[in-house]
Amino acid sequence: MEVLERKQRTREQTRSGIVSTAKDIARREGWQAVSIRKIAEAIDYSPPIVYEYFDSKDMLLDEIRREGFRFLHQEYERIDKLYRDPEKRLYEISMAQWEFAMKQPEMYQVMYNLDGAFCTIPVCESADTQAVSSLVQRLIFSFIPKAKESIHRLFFEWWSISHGMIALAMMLKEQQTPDQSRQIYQESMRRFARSLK
Amino acid sequence: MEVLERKQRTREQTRSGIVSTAKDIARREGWQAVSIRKIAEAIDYSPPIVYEYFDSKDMLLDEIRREGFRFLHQEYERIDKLYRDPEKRLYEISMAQWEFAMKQPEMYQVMYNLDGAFCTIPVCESADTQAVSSLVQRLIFSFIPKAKESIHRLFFEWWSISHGMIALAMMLKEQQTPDQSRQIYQESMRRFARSLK
DNA sequence: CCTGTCGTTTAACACCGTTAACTTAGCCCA
DNA sequence: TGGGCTAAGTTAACGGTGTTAAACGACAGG
Repeated sequence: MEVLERKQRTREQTRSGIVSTAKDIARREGWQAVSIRKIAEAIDYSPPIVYEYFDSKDMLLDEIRREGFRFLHQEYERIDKLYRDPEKRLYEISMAQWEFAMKQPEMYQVMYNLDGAFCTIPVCESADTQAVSSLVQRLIFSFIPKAKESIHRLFFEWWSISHGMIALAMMLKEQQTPDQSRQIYQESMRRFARSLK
Repeated sequence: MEVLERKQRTREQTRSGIVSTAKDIARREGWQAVSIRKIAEAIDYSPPIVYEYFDSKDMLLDEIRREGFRFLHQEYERIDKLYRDPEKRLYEISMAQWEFAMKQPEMYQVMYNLDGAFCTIPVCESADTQAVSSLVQRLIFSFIPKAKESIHRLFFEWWSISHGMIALAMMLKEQQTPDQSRQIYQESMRRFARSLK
């Protein structure tokens, strides 16, 4: 029994070792440099072992991506409980998204198939992505109780501004300092949240 | 002499054949499916021939990307001559960007390293990209004559909204019809242009 | 006829994702 | 103790990738 438990535990350790090794390589060398063979070597196993934990490289990337959306969801829920003013909530959620993208760019890249990260599994079919979407949509609804259609529209606008600025800030990080980008982002998101009142 | 000229001409034909074959494959199967060998087979040559025209796959992608920015630049100049009202100009330029991304998604993908397209050469160092940027910045300046810093900021905002909506519309094309996305884009860009007055 | 150049191909290197087949170690039971 | 079974992990292979060195063939000039 306890033997089986220990086995179970080390299995999970190996699994998360694969995930964190993949992220490590991606962070240092970019997603195009992440290979099953390199991951296997880093965790001191032969390549086929990786397939005992993930059906394919695609599935591994999808797992990492879902982990990213799960993290965001938790952050958003934390913020939702922390503040009462919807405007403040939306602003803080926007800033959490920015912070996340800047601190874990390799995560953001795999979530949106950016810069060499490529996962063929559709992003929006995952429950974790849906959870994030509907949380933000509920938040928008909470201070603009309009029809579903309008809410969806506002959500798409919010998501576009946020994602657009993050993606471009990453692209332009040599031409425009993170501070500059951050300031523009900050003000834009504040303006958007204010405009909803 | 004329022999050399003819040779030159067929050389350019082969070169553009490589480029258009790459785009063809990318359009049909995605950028991750574009390989030197596949291109070579399509133009009835052996793989090393491709290297007589492009130093590397990276350079080939960069060429295609620059072609994209060159096309946009031409479109923007055409629009600039066509209309006198800055607000109308900016709106039409925005719509041209949308139309371009929807009609040639494989171009837009390689320009922004989206969905499996990956070119390591920095986007913003190319003269063609700079030309597009400064054209739009001049346009913004033309009806908001502010300091360089402010213009740059407004340009970044415009670019972010446009790119964000295009990227997300591509990603969500199963959940949100192109018509819906287009309408939101249209109204957002109109609002942005109006807000500058 | 020999030589050299030019356009092109073949063959190779080192990598990739993925899978079938093999080995090896540990354990149960006769 | 020995034999067979199971599970874990490896090796080796397949077909693919970008890239390059070497070889090949045709054609021109001396």
